[in-house]
Amino acid sequence: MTEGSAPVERGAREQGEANGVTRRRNEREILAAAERVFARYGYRGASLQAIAEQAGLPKSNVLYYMGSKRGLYVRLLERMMERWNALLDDISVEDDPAEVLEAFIRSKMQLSRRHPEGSRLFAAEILGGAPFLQEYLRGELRDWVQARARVFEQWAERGLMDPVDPVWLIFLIWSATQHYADFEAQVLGITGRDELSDADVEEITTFLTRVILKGCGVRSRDAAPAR
Amino acid sequence: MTEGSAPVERGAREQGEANGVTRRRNEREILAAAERVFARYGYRGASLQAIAEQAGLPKSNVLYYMGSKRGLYVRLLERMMERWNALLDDISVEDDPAEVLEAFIRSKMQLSRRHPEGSRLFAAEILGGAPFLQEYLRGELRDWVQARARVFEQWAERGLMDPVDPVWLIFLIWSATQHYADFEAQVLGITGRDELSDADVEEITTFLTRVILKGCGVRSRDAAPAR
DNA sequence: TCACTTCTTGACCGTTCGGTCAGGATAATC
DNA sequence: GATTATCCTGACCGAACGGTCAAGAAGTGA
Repeated sequence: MTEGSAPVERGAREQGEANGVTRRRNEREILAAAERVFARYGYRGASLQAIAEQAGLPKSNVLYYMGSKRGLYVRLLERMMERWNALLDDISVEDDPAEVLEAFIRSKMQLSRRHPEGSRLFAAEILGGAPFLQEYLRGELRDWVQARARVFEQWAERGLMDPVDPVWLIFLIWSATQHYADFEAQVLGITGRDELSDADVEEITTFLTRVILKGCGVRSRDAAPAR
Repeated sequence: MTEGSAPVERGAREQGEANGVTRRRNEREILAAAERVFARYGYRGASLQAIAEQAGLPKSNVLYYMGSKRGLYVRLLERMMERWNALLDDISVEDDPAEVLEAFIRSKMQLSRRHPEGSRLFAAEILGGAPFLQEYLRGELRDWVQARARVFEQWAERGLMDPVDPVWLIFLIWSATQHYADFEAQVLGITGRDELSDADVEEITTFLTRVILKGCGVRSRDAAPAR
C-alpha cells in the first residue's frame, strides 16, 4: 500500500538490452499509464504516484523522464491533437457529400474507439474549461471548422443537401461519436454489456451515418430507405 | 491567498433573521459552489478549500453543514438525478412520435441549459467510470431506456418511423444535447461567442429536432421540408 | 581498466489535502 | 436572566501531494 511496499518488478530488462530500448519502453509505459489516470481523474485529481504505480516505476523515475506533471499532461494533449489532425484531411465542393460525411463519421468513431483514454482525456480538459487548449480551440480548430462549414453551405446551395447550419452539424457528429468513448460507462451500464464489440461499433456507425445523412437530406448515389 | 487572510464577510445576517434562513442560504450557497468546483475539477480534483472560498465560508463550516466531501458529492449527484427524473414522464404507443421526440430533445436541451454545472458534474462522474452511479445506470435508468425503446419499436412496426435501433437513438439525443453543456468551452471557442443566447439554444433545438426526426423517418402531421 | 554519461531511486521538503475538535458566539426556550 | 441547543471557526492532525537531490547502479567508449 505505501510507497515502499511494492517491489516494482519490471519484468524484462535483465541485462544489456541495446541502445535506448529501455528508455522508449518506459516512456511509452508512462504515457499510457498517465493517459488512463488523467482521463479518469482529470488534471488535478490525477497523482504522479498513481501514474507511477500503473507504469510499474517509482515516482522519481516518472519525473526523471517527464520533468513535471504539467509537462506530462501537455505532452499527452499534444499527442491527442496529432491523432486528431491526422484524420482531418481537406475536402472540396467537388467531393460527394455522402461519401465525405460518412468518412467523417466513421473516422471520428474509430478515433474514439482506438483511443478511448485519449478521448476521455480531451473531454476532461474541455469539461474543465479547456485551460490548456483554449488557444487551439480559438485558432487552429476554429479555422478548420469554418473551412468545412463553407463547403457544407456550398453543397446546400447546389442542392446536394438541406441548408442546415453546418457548425451545428459538425457538433452533432462530434458529440454523437465522442459519446461512445466519454460515456462508455453509461453505455455499458444501460446496454448491460461488458464492452462494445467491433460489430457493435460497426452497427452504431451505420446507424449514425444513416440518420444524419437522411436527416440532412444528403443525396446519395446508392440511396436506399433506412434498413 | 492563505486560509486565514480572507475575512469571510458574508454580507447579510447582521442580526436576528428568522428561523433557519441562514442555514438554508448557506446550504444553497455551498451546494452551488460545490457543483461548480466538482464539475470543473472532478471529485478528486475538487478541494473543500476551493468550495468554501466560492461559497464565502470557512472550510470548517462547509464540513459542519455537509459532513464530508463524499457526502456533499453524493448529495449533488442525487439532486441532479432528481432534476433528470422530473422530465422523464412516461410515454405510450398511442402518443405521436414527432411530438414525443421533439419534447424529449427540447426538455433535455433545457436541462443542459438550466443546469450546466450539474450536467458537467454528471459528465465528469461518468467520464471517471461512474463509481458512484453504477447502480443507478444498471438499474433505474436502464429500465427507463428499455421501456422507451419498446415504444419506439412499436412505432416502427406501425410504420410511424423507420426501424432504427431505439437505444442508439436515445444515446444520439442524449449526446447531442449534453454536448452544449459539457463541451461549452469548445462550442464557444469555435463559434467565437462569449455565451450561447436563448436564440442560439432555440436554433440548435430546432436544428436537432429537424435532423433527428427526418433522419428517423418520423411521420409528422405538420410535416414540412427542412427549412 | 578507467573515466564519463545516463539511469534509477529512497529520502526528504514545503504545501495542501480531508477531517476533527474545543470552545466561543448566537439563538431559542423557559 | 439563566439555561440549553445550535451554530461557527481557528488551530490542529496524519496523509498525500508535486517536486528536489544526492548517491549509487548500469551502460559506453577509450
